[in-house]
Amino acid sequence: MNKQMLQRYATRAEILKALAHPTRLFLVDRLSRREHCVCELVELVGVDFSTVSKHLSILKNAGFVTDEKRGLKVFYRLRCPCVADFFRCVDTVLRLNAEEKLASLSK
Amino acid sequence: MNKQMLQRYATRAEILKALAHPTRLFLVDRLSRREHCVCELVELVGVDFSTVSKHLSILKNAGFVTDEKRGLKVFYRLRCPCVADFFRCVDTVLRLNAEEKLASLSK
DNA sequence: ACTGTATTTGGTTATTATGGAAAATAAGAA
DNA sequence: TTCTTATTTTCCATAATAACCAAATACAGT
Repeated sequence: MNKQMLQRYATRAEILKALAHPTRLFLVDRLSRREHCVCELVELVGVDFSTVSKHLSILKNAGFVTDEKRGLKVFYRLRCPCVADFFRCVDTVLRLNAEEKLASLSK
Repeated sequence: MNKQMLQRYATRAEILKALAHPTRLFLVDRLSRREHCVCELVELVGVDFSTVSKHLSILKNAGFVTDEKRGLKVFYRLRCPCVADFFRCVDTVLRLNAEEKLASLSK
């Protein structure tokens, strides 16, 4: 793999990495329904607010969400509905895995 | 987030994490065209064979690929064509990011 | 059984990611 | 201005990841 190709895949890996964390998946799932301020998300997730804030900034840097400050609060919303594609594929893989496990049991 | 929900998102995050590495993305991309034995992939990637082997086992554990031993060689193939969805979404996000950067320049 | 080839596994080390505590920043209210 | 709330950033300790080398395993051919 040469430099250019490596860079190409590295860029894509960065995007995926941003999503590859339980808390961040949860955040994306929530934001896919409606916007939320950070304080609401902190409540929902149940970890330190600094942790939530950092997760949100990772999602923002990757381009999955955008933020908007209104008064004291910062509201985050999903930027790209295509994230549903991810969930769909992940669930397909999970289903395949489960089916295979089932099949291996009944042999 | 309660235990059960956390587990649900953690499982999905594991699947995504398996894909979130430049080399593994490259491997999946190659395997999406046709099966390859490990030695071919080692050639293509250009890192140590033990490293490639470990990446493949991560992809296998996640359920993205399956392997089959034929003689001395082990052949890997893609298990789920839905991986194309990932690439599509990732590229959409990348395009959005690039468009935004462009727009911010012409302001 | 012995040899050579293909692959996996274990060990080591360097790098990166994670999460909480505390400090810094931002903005509305008193 | 001072106080309070919301959020981000910095610092630090800990855990997870990734790469290579070396050793182990698997297997076909002699």
